[in-house]
Amino acid sequence: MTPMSRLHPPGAPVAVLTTQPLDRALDYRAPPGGVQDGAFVEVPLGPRKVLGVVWGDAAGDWPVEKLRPIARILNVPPMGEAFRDFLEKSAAYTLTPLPAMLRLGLRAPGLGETPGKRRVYAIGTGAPDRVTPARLKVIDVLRDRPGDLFALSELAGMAEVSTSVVKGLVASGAVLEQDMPRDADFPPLDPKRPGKPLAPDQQQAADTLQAAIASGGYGTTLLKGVTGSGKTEVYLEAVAECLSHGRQVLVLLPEIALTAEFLTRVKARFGAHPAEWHSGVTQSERRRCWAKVASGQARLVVGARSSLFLPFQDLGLIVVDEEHDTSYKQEDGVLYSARDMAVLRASCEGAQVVLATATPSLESWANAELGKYKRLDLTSRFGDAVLPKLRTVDMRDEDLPGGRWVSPTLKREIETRIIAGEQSLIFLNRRGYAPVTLCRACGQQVACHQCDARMVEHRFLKRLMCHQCGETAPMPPACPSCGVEGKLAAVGPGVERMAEEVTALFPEARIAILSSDLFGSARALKAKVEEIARGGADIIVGTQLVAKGHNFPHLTLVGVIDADLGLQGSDLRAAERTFQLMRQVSGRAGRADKPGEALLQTYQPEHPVIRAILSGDEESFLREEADQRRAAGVPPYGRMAGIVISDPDAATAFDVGNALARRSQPLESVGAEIYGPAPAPIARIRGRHRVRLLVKAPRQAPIQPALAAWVAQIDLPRSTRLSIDIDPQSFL
DNA sequence: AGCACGCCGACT
DNA sequence: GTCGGCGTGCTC
Repeated sequence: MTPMSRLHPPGAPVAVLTTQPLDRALDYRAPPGGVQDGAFVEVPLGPRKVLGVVWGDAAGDWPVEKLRPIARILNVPPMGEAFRDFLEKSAAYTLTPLPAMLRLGLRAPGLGETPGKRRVYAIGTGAPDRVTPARLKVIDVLRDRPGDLFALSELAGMAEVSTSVVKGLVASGAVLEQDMPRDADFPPLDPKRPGKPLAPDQQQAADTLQAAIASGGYGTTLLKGVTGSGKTEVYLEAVAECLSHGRQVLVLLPEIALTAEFLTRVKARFGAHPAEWHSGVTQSERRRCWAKVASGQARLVVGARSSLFLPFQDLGLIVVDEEHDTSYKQEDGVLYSARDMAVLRASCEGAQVVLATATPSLESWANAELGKYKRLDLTSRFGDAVLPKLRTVDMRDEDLPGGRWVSPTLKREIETRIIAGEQSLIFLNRRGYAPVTLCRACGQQVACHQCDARMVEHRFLKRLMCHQCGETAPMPPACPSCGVEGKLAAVGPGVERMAEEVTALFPEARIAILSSDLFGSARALKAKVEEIARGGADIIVGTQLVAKGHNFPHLTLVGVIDADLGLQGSDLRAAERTFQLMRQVSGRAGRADKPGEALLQTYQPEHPVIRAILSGDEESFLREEADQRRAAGVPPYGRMAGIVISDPDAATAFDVGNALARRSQPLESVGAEIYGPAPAPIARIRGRHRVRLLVKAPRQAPIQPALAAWVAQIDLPRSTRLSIDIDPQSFL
């Protein structure tokens, strides 16, 4: 429990939470003039000075005479009580040490520096006196992101050149060097501007959300609407309401590629761009965003999951768009679900949450059923468009040679669209050329030498890539296992191979590929998407990427190459994910005035999930899924935690796993069961062997303290790492 | 995370 | 004798 914010008199012992990897706060003396709880400070730690936040009274377990004084109070508004409360609760929930949690909230560059003198670099008007390859790289980076301001080392780093190249360009005027005076204010947003006219069901939903915001307290609403039903317009009305109450708003998006379109809509609605926070934002922009959020000047932030840890002064609304999206789960470092943390932060801040989606996650759906969340449904599709007609193509009846994946039925449908001047989308959720590279001489698959994952051939890059660790290697001329040359064969389809097949089938057609690894930047991707949307392609071959909210008005046919992909394996969420993905992808078709159609190629058309997708009866699918999960006692009707133990030595990792399994008492006492140890889904990543245990507990069990007591029984060898994932996404 | 301390092997 | 390798442990 966070104490009330208090002023500590000069010399008083206070606790200071730093971002150092300790497991608790350290005690210091308040500086002359005293210090307030939540103040951002600089403290001496050993020979260094580090950043920290004043965290209430001193623990008192360190001799008072050994306490060192706080060196300096930063010229930043103190961290609010609600935010401190959130950090403590999220640390306890995710079993993360509080300093690691604080580090997420201090990810602003140059926080300790006095504001003012920061040299930034942007595109200039002059032409370089001489054009060299290195100089071109710098210009490319700047052209790619007009209006962005870069720090010198950042710009040089992104262009992969030395800083002297940038300085050379400054001399000729091709690059502009500026001293950023102070962090400039964000332009004001005008919530009074009229929005788009709303349909009756949209208006009703908007009214309900506005009333919730006007109430001034916490609440969560699941806003469900099919693709094209205008969810964004509805929640923008909630944003307007919150802004006019003078409170701050955070809109979370699952994918950076979606921010550009959203920024345009915010500008159209409120007359200016909001603040932006994600990994693609430059350091100087990040600093500005953090500072202006802390001062309360930035009213609306659009961001990725890490923006949940910005120091809002008075947060009134968090929108989680595409709430079902699995990328909201942070899978390395601090493990958290941004959707759940958004709800937690809102409850600490007295804010409203809007979870917007066309295909709710089972967790959110169940919470709405239980009455913990309110639920609003948008039923009418915007304009004249209707949901696409869905049907399966039974692949057992199709006459298809080996190494081909486009069925004759699908081929005929595509032909029809090309003649009509309409677009078709071929969907396959597999990047690269082929998922498996097999040696026909020895039968071995080519695997990553650091991970137990297959190397995937990327023919565009002319390389093999490990989708686990990102390692790439040139295509080997001979089999790495047996050394025989010319026997390596690509097995199975990837998008690149699909594009090849489609090109062979339709040599006259214009074909575009959309896959995340084919675009260097979000802007390059956005340009491609816009070109396609204008009609710049007849056939689009794409991965998951196309499912995420891009609009293609000329698209009338979606062909799903392998609707069975997600159904394989024993992952409990496989059915849910397949359902969501198929729904999202098929929803791409027929957005404008032309009716759409979706064809699902499948070998098991009688599978309950496939039938549920076809029937369009989402509620009965969710109810069915919920019943099965309830019977199995798994989330959201039970609690789970995944424990991964990793070590360079496989036996050491297993020893630790077995020792934990044996000492099960702390978990048994809360009714939890332990499964494993077993090799983790990917048994080796970057040279570390991974062993996993799963813990399953009843819904109400106090699982976090039990887990903490359980792992505390074991002294880990120094080379061993242990991570606990509360509510894991995949539990194979 | 840094950074010092300290305990063993190859040199001036 | 002493320089320096990086395992171990501490920082209020």
